[in-house]
Amino acid sequence: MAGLRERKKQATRQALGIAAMRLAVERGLENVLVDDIAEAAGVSPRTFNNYFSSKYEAICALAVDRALRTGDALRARPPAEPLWTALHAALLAEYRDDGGAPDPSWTNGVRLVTGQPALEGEYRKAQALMRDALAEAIAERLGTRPDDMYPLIVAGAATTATEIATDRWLAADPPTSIQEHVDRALLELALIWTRPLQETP
Amino acid sequence: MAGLRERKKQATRQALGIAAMRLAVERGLENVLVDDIAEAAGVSPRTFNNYFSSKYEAICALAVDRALRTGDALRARPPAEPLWTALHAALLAEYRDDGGAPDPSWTNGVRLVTGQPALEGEYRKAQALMRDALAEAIAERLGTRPDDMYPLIVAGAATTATEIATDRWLAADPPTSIQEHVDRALLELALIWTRPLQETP
DNA sequence: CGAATATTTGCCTGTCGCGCAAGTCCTGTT
DNA sequence: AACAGGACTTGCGCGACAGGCAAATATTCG
Repeated sequence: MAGLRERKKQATRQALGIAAMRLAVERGLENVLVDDIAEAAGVSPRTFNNYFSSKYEAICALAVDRALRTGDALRARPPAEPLWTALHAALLAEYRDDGGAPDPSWTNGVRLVTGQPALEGEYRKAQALMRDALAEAIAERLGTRPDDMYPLIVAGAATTATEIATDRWLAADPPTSIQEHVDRALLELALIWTRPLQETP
Repeated sequence: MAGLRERKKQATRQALGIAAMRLAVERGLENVLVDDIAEAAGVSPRTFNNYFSSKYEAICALAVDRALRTGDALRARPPAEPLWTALHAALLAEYRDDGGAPDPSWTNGVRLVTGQPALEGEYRKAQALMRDALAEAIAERLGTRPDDMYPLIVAGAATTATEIATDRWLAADPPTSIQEHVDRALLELALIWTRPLQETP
């Protein structure tokens, strides 16, 4: 198991990330200082910068963790499972908990991250990380050669599809569960994949 | 035609972007101050921030312009042309000039942007912009409905392919022309598109 | 327990982003 | 051609920030 030192570091990192997100949602992005985040997480301001190099990075730490978990989720699927089934399951696993009503604090977090221009860079980094994590897991699963683009292309398409699903979910009125949108977008993706690239549909 | 005011603004923006890139390549990213960039472009430091909100954004301004040009290049292709042909041409158009030997200053610029962690956020933003610009042009060309994911998915795949091509080009030893890599990656993409998603290859 | 190693913290400095107000330069009108 | 109105630039100033450095504190391992 991981030593105490490592677990404490993870806990601090998580506390900082959660505090950053919560404060930013509550007060608005520009009304949160690094010092506030550090205080809320119970560490010194200087320590904040040992973990994150900006408050934007801290706010998006949750998205980064989610990206990595999604890669792991794909790896955890049975190796014999067809790729598409495994991808589908891995991408939906993240939202498995919220049965019907979406958690409003989560909703607001997503709205913040996707809506604030100052966060776009960090958000895109997290998205790219998810794509790469998925691609690596796909490559392992398929045993493709390192220079085969297939894993990255598929992972990219899947990531884009969940991005679209998120947009639609945020825009949905009345609000519905996000799984529904992700599921739907992935189905559309499967259909799109069968469309040829050459011609108009 | 555009008024003098507008043209001056474009010129200043470009001068700042070019100066930022050149200085960063010459001295290293962290040895360039905003003041240096402003001075090299012949404007006051305060004016710098009227155009860009960080030096990283200024450095990536060239990539942003390139992304927009690529979208325009696709729009400029004959409407009757098959999508794939038009995409191929639009993506290669950007590099049409450097015939054989890659311009070392451009190479170093790309190496900087893709290699420096501090620039990743801005770089990803530029990539996303290219994807979206391409997607919009594709949607216009095909006349798809606004909620059809097809344009975004295809644009994303094409963008990822050029990203891979760039990586390979930077790694290529001995150096070769980048068109070759882009061309090759796009061909691979066309092949990949015909692979089913369900099974191992 | 004690040495070796990692992490936290306080202090400090150079840099930054931007609000504000004054100055300067375009533009369209008369 | 002059002028009024609006847009862009510039200097000043302030709050915030990122990270180097070294001392203090905590964890690990022999």
